Amino acid sequence: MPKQKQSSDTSTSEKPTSTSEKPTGAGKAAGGRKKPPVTPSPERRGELLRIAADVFAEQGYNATTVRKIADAAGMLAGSLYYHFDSKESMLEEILRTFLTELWDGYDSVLSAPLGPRETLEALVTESFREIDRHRSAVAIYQKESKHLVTQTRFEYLVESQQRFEKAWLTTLERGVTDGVFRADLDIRLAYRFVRDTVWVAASWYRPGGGHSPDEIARQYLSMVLDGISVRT
Amino acid sequence: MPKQKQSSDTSTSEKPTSTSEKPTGAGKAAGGRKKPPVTPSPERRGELLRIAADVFAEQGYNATTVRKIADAAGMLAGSLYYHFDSKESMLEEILRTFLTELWDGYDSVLSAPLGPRETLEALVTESFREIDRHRSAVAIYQKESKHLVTQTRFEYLVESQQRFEKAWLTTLERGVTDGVFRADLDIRLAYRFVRDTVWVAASWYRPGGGHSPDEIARQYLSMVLDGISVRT
DNA sequence: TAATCTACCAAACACTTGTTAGGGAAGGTG
DNA sequence: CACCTTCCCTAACAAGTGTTTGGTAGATTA
Repeated sequence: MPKQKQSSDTSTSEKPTSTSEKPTGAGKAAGGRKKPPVTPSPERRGELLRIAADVFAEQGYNATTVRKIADAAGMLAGSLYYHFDSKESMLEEILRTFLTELWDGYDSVLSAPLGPRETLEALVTESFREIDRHRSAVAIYQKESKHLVTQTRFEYLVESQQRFEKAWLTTLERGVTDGVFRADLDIRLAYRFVRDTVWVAASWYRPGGGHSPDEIARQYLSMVLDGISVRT
Repeated sequence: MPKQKQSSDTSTSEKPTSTSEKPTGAGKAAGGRKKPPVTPSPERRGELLRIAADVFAEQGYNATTVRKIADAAGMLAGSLYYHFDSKESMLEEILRTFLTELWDGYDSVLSAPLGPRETLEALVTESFREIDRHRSAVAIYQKESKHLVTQTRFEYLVESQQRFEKAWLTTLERGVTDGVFRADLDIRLAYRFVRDTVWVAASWYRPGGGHSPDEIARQYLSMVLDGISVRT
């Protein structure tokens, strides 16, 4: 079955909106970025992004129409374009904001003089705190990142993934070398194991649900480090 | 455009005979189920469902157009409706087939006279085998089930989830009672922990990638049961 | 040979999608 | 007051969506 692709070209899809090209060229000389000639307040932007993130997380990005977002924000679809360039740019800003804050936390952990076990504990705890803070963004990231990484616009997702993997693998390898982590395990499997167990929690975690992020982190660490079976 | 021009005569102005007119007037008084009056072969259906499942898993259900599915199958969009009622019914059949086979395996495990630890091991192993067999369906299930359960058409997903949770919680509780699982852990957290560690593997697992399902199951069980840290 | 069945194509339909353009109300500032 | 800025609305557009309808080539059967 020869699959024949027509001109869909999933990467770098530039809209063929040929006709009217913004002749009001005054203002920002910031490269080719298309930007509205007005200045919406960052506070309102943030508010709308939080609303959009919730809808994206709940319904999925593609299933979310701009009219649904506008509905949740109490306005009409077209009004969103006073604040944002496009639906996709909302998604980008949501994920970028999340990843920026995530790496703020991770970097401070990784630069601290900790042993491998303490580093792992700190990373896991930090992750649950980020889930607590950016639960919608995490849910979106998990569902959509896989097919976003092919687009050049979301290249920073790939970069983040690579840094992420490197940080975790290094920590695990140090632990094996130091004799605090078991040497008989496939280290890449262990990495995916730890990574996934942490982040999928975003799919069921609800803030204010009895367990604090630190409490959940402690329990998860207990299971990951010592297992669920009784020691004999 | 996969247009294989046959381009034969295309006879002009061939009036349809007045004899054969609208065979759709047949019965189907009750029910209201819209069904094609033809009988497509189950083999072809299965083939197309496998193709559709792959596209759904890769691009997401909502981002997948029927034209993409048809493209992957080497036909045109409308032709799919000879085999299926709708795009949604394809999704339903994919998930239902998967869950049916999954519970075939689970039920035979659960009805066996095994201790809690052996039951857990068998369930995990069985799960990885199902991931190996229905990797696309599992990926779809994980991404889409959360917002499908609200539709009455997919009620069986809720039922399956409840059986699933009950089976796992019962096994874990038996283990605690029998003293083979730790009693100091939140059992619902442990359930989600085990559940997630298993099923998220579908997002990265590729058949024929060095590890067999049973091998992955063994490693995962080793981590879940005994942890990744060295026992002191 | 004619009738029938299977599996597809070709072309359209009604609707939804993201996005744009112009306008206007509210509130501050000179 | 006039003027500007901020923020949203009304109303549309073009492309893409799932789906329907009618037709037909090719194999199978009568």
